[in-house]
Amino acid sequence: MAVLDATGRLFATQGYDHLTIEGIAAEAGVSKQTIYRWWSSKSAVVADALIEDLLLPDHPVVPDTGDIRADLIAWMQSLIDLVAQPGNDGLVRSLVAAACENPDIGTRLNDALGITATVSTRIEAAVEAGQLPADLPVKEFVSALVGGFVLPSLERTEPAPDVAERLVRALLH
Amino acid sequence: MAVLDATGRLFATQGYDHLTIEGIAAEAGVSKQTIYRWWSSKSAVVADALIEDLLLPDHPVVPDTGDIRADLIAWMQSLIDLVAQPGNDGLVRSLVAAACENPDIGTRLNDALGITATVSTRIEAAVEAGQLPADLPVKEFVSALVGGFVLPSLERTEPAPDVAERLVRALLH
Amino acid sequence: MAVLDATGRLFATQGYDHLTIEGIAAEAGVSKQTIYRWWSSKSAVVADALIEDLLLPDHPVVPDTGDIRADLIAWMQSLIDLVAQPGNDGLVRSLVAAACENPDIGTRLNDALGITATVSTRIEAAVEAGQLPADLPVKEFVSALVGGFVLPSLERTEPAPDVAERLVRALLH
Amino acid sequence: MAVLDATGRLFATQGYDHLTIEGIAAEAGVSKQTIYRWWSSKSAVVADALIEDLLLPDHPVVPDTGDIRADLIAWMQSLIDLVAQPGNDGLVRSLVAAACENPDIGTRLNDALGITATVSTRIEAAVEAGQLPADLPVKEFVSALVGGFVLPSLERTEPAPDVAERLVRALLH
DNA sequence: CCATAACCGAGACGGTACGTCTGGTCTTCAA
DNA sequence: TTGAAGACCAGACGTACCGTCTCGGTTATGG
Repeated sequence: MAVLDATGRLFATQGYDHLTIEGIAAEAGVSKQTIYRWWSSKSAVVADALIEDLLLPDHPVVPDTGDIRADLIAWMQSLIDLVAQPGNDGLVRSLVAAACENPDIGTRLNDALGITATVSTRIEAAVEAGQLPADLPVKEFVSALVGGFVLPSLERTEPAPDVAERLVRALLH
Repeated sequence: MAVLDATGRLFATQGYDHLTIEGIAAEAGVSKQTIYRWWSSKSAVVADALIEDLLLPDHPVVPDTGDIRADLIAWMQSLIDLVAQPGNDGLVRSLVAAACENPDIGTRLNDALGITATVSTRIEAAVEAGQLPADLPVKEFVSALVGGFVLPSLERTEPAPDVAERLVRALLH
Repeated sequence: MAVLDATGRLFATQGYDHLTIEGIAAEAGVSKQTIYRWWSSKSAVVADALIEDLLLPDHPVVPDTGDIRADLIAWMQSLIDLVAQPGNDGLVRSLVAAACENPDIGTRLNDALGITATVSTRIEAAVEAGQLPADLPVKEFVSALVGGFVLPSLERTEPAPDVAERLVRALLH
Repeated sequence: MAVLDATGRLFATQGYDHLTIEGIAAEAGVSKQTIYRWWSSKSAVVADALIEDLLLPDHPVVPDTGDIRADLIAWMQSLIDLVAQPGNDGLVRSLVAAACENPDIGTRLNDALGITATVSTRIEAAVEAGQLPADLPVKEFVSALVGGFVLPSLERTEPAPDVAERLVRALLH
């Protein structure tokens, strides 16, 4: 759909708050009414664009070297590098802002950051391999890991160079 | 200041997105210009109200029984109970939304949730007491703990009854 | 045609300005396209409904007592009484508004008010009977008579009780 | 007021139906809200513009040669010439359409066409001079005269060259 | 002790975007 | 082949707030 494409394009350049229905309609060459016919609100459009994977650049994959700690650090570092690239600085904040407005986006936020497909499975593998405790609550572990990455990014402070390593060490001590 | 009081009142009832400068001005019995004279934007007003502790009900204190794990679970549970109360359901989301807009709010978000004053010190105490590893990155640990609480709340799903215990276990395994 | 029936029904209840093609289509149980296939615009539909005599209640007939003055007064009075009935108050205004948009309606407005069929012939008869001057411009006379009735009705003022008599006297002095 | 000026300008070029609040606002260099603050609808703006005499070019004056019939014919002819000028063709229709929507405009329509100030007084003078019957209902006479001019103009037919003379003759026979 | 400034409330202003409504065109599909 | 259904682009509607900008009317201070 041209609407979702346009949404993705504008989301990348302007961020979530400056996204407007009228802007999307103009960018997509579509009338406002067409958008309102199919979506109930700005956040619903964004949620669909998120599902179609049009909002984010390619998300990094968790490597699998056998060393779960090193793998997580590497993955987290590539996440940090990704949002550190110019043009991506407001990306996480925009996503979180969208999630605050729309439960669907919240639900998909984890998926959108590529977690289910990559991190959870890697961690479950590590649990089965005996590298992590057998009773580790994986879902909560992942929430904490991602939350530990997202929360500080709301402060817009330059992250310390070793923050990936420190964050993983905070969780795997 | 009447403005900050009004902001706190409206924030509680309407959430951050439905907060308007005009609404605050009317609620406070003040003219818009007066608000713009002292604050640069809606988010700046909210940031100040946050500092003055007018946005949140009393935050729970971390108990100190000597058992860091039990203490954290108890604290996390009381946090969960707090936002589960009727009228408080959008509170965390509103705060996060505000933080997305304003770096100051982001910076103070941790403080606002009472963390520095209570959790960090408790954890540092546990580190010194040898209950936690000496090289634990406390800041990142706290981020992960709070992030693990905040992130799922964006999904608006009823939290599992034992989520506090599971979250702490994910971090202290 | 169900369309013209529906138009007549809606015209009576809502007046011309609040008439919409979509409303007519819905009322007639017909699709918009069907209307546009057969008529070029809203005013064309109304023009046809006017021709089919579906817009107006029965128009009064000019009596023929031999006294042209008394006949015109009686006829004018019955016209006034007609539009004074509840539900008919906006009728003349609606017709005039439609005539402003569509020349066809303008052309038929005179006919619609029953003039050609009744007044003109009655007046011509009076001319031939010597009751009115032989060189009386009948068409203009009728325009003035009807115009003298229509124009004041745009003001929505309660007409004076003897306005019929006065108007005829203004023309036949 | 810039709004009324702009209204007059657009009314002349586009006619009443194509007048839009947004168009007026843009033409006047004013925000829509400013218009809505002071007027309740498009027709209210037009009514005010009409009062301020911004909608119509200069209206002709009734000459006073002593011969009431010749004077009325001359005046009526100049009215006809006025609306026959290019650019003025929809003027009467637009005014009538506006009057259909708004009682105020209807009330002022007579004044707007310059009648009170010119025709009525001239006719009253003629009555006093004995040129017209003493009991002539002046108001109705003027309505019929103007109505006889307005009604045919809704048909958009080229008026006959001697229509002024014929119309006056229809009234003064 | 009063002039003068700082600050206030009120609210109009030019704007942007909202979400709705209707106009007129176009395509699909069942009868 | 018609017509009901309804999606589509376009654009005006009237509303809500934005952030800026006068306006007078208090305080309240300091020359």
